[in-house]
Order: sequence, then structure tokens, then C-alpha cells
Amino acid sequence: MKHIAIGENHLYSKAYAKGSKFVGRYVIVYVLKDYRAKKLQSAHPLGLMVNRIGLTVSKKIGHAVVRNRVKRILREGLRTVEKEFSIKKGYLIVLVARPVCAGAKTQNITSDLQKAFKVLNLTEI
RNA sequence: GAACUAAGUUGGACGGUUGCGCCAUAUGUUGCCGAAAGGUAUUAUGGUGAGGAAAGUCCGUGCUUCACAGGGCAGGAUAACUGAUAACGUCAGCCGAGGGUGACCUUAGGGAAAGUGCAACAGAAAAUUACCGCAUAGCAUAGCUAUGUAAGGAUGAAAACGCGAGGUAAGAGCUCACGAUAUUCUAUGGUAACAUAGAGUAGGUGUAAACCCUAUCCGAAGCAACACCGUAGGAAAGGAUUUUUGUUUGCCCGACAAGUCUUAACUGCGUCCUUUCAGGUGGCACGCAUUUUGCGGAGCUUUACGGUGACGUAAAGCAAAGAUAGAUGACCGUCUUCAAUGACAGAACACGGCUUACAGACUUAGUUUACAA
RNA sequence: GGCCCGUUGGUCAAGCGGCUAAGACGUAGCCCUCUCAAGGCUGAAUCAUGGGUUCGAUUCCCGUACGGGUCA
Repeated sequence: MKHIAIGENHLYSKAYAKGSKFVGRYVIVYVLKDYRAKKLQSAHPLGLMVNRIGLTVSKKIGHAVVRNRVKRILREGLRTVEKEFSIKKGYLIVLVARPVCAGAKTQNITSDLQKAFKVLNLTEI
């Protein structure tokens, strides 16, 4: 499953301001209903609802190599979580990495994300 | 064995499962997004996918746009000599100076006798100087004045070459011997800087990473450059206001008959104000032409030759990162290893250098010293 | 990615190569007062960092670190 990245800065600030939020040990997750989801669905070739994903990895966490690694790990964590549970579509999801992420492992982050999605009621039964 | 010096290499390998970017081929859809230009898709196969510094952005180039008759001023950069190079502030060799017992290392290393400035404090004086001194003469006497002098004292980072003899009223490179320095000429060696020897001359402090002078070089800005396409009037945030629809009583306020109302919050639309933001493609990944293949690119590797060396010439072979919220991941196994989970670290138009960061391992050449033989 | 600028007590900062480095606010101590305030006196600086030039560097030159600005 490919992810569409959030490009616009205002969407991030909207998510921070209005989205529901879960604070984990490694990641902070913001979720907001995507009012453009229908448009994106029609744009999608298979007509699927898609979540838009934003990754925030600030310069505090480390230099470029570390930041890239954190982004990859976050993506990998999302993938594994999506395999295990089917997640509701049509949302903006922003993942903010905390400074602990620099030395984190994939398992830590996946477990964090699982908790987050359960708490935020994004998992479909 | 110990302590070092210089130069260089490497920066894990293989396999499995599961994912990502780009390219090619086949398949597949004429749909969706957008004002338009334009963008985008499924699956399969194959190929390919981050470093020695990709970093800092300190130099030099290509490339692009603007400017440009020619010359000058201003401004900036560089500074022994000879070479290498597309070019350089880089590199090589070599000379001088300094450091180290040594291998070797460091060195912005033109001009202070073109001019200007500065040299705190101390000291008489910081560049045509005289406080104490040392002499001579006069006054007439605990000394003072004038002249000469710069050996000695004292100050300082720095005080007019060192030392001995002659010389003198006292002294002084004033003269001489020996020595040091600067500079000119000659000879020898070297392409040259320069070195060595001889002869002459000089004693005019330091500072040019102070202004400056001399010689040489430099038009300016940068891929967010620039070229082409498109030209709607957009997007977001905050505030105000009007009207209206719906949702929720979890929190807050009020009312009562206690589950309803009012209010509030959230949300959508319209209008006004303020602020912020601004489209796409190429450039851009080896290129061009093409049937093979050829040509081009300061491209890479190996070999041969030339050169002390930087490097050059020739031949053969190899060529494929090219993203744009930004691809190389994750999880395992085996092997080498003290250790690889664990060094520094992520291409963004490209190249040549410099600088800085760097775990561990390895190679080559060499020095000093101790012990043993 | 490119191009620029800065760094001086806790904060804002001045500083013509010659220091014991101005000043303001704050702060610590002391004095004054019955007490507080105001006032007075005193203290606290690796001049970001490593080299170089110079007799001497906060100042001049080079490198590094950190911070900031800017581009369409």
C-alpha cells in the first residue's frame, strides 16, 4: 500500500490544532478527518480511500542520516500495522518522532503505533 | 621490545523473506486531479540504485543569464624559484628561514633606502637622542655654566654590530686584526631561486596578517541560475458580521415540573478586513547522430613508455543513482573478525582541489634508544 | 542547494593593537534605616574555540563550532 504524503504546511498545523492525539513513548500520532478524501478517492485508479501520511522529524533528533533512518522506521512500522489490522481510510495521519527515536527499534515503534490506533478508534473490526 | 616519523589501502561478504525510487519491455485504463499547461495509474519480467569524505562552502573551472567600442580609476585576490594543470590561493621538485638527537616537520617567504602612521608603561631618548657618567674650559667652589663624547650604568620586547689592540683631553668602526650581518661586483656550480670563494662598500630599529608601493590576475550573479508552456484569479490562517441547517449534552452558565428549553461548543455556506503562500515541464544523469558503429566529454580502471616527481602520451577494457516532503528500508541466517546492533556520516547541475570528522584492521619505507648476540 | 552576517558577566550591549575590558538592568555581600524602598560601596568575564602575524591581539589573518538572515 502506497502512502500519499502531506505536502501543505497548513494541513500539519490543522492536524496539530484540531486532530485527536495520542502520545506514545516514541511517537506522537495526530489523526484528523480528511475532507478531501472523496476527491482523492475519485483520483485513485482503483477507487480506494486513502490515508494521507505526514512525517515530522525535526532537526533536534539528529543529523541527516539519523533523520532518514527514523523516517524509514516509521514507514516500516505503519506497513506492519496495516498488515495486521485493517485501518479506517480517509484520514490525515501525522506522525511526530520524539528524540528517543534516534536509537529505537522497529518493534518498539510498531507496538507504539498499534496502541495509538486502538486508542484513536481507527482499527476496523 | 619500546618510543616515534612518513605514505597508502580498507570502511564487511554471501543468502532468504518482505518493501521503496528510477529506467526498459510487455500488459492495461480513456477514467480522475487541475483555470490551463500538465500530471497520474494495474500487474509481470529484467536492469540499476548513496561516500571517502556525499559534509564545510574555503578556492578554481565548465554551464546559464545579464552587461560589454577602447582605456583608466576604484575594489578584490595572490606574492622566493622552476615546473604540472583546463584553471587555482591546489600539487610536485627545489632554495631560504625556523624546530627536532633523528626519520622528518612547519613556513601568506616581494618592498621599511618612495612616502605617511604607530611603538602603551618604563626610560634621557623609540629615531639625527644625552639622565647619571667621562673629559676640557670658565666662574670661584659641598657646586654651577658652556663645549666635546657615547666606553660604562639604568629602562624596555627592542637602544646604533661583537671582541681585543691602537688611538685620545675623554671617547667613539676613528683606525687595525679576527668574527657576524646587509648589499654590489667577479669566479665556479645550478634552467633559476640560491650556494661556495674572493674583492669592494655600508652601519639608515621594528611593524606592510597598519595605510601603502611594485608585479601578476580578476566584468557581475548564480541551477531557488536560466529556457519553454500556461494565464485562472486561487489556497490557507485569524478576526468581524448576517442568515440558516444539523449534531452533542462529555464540560461550562441559567431556568424549571428533571428532561426539556435557553445558552454554549462544533460544523457548513455567504460578505468584509488583515496576514501569509503561489502553477507545470525541461535544465538532470553519460550526450549526439545512427543499421553496425562513430564522434564528443579536463570520465574511470589496467598495462606500457617518458619524467626525480606532480603529470603526460599510447593501447585495451569499463560505463547506466538522478529523487523533488525527497527513494537504498525492515526482519533473519551463514562466514571472516576482538568486534560488524555499535567510526564519521546521506547525492540534489557536474568536475579539480583544500579544510574538517573518522571505530577497527592492514601494508610499505624509515628513525631513535635499550637489551641480547 | 546557493549567497550573506554575527558570537564580549545572567540579559542588553560599548570598546582607534597598549587594561585592572566602559555602561545599563538584574544578581550576591556590606553600609545606611526601627523596617522596607530609594541611595552608597564592593564582587562576579577562559572576550565562542584552535592556530598564526606582532614586543604585545577582544581588536588583524586563517581554520573550526554554534546561532541568525536571505532567495521564487
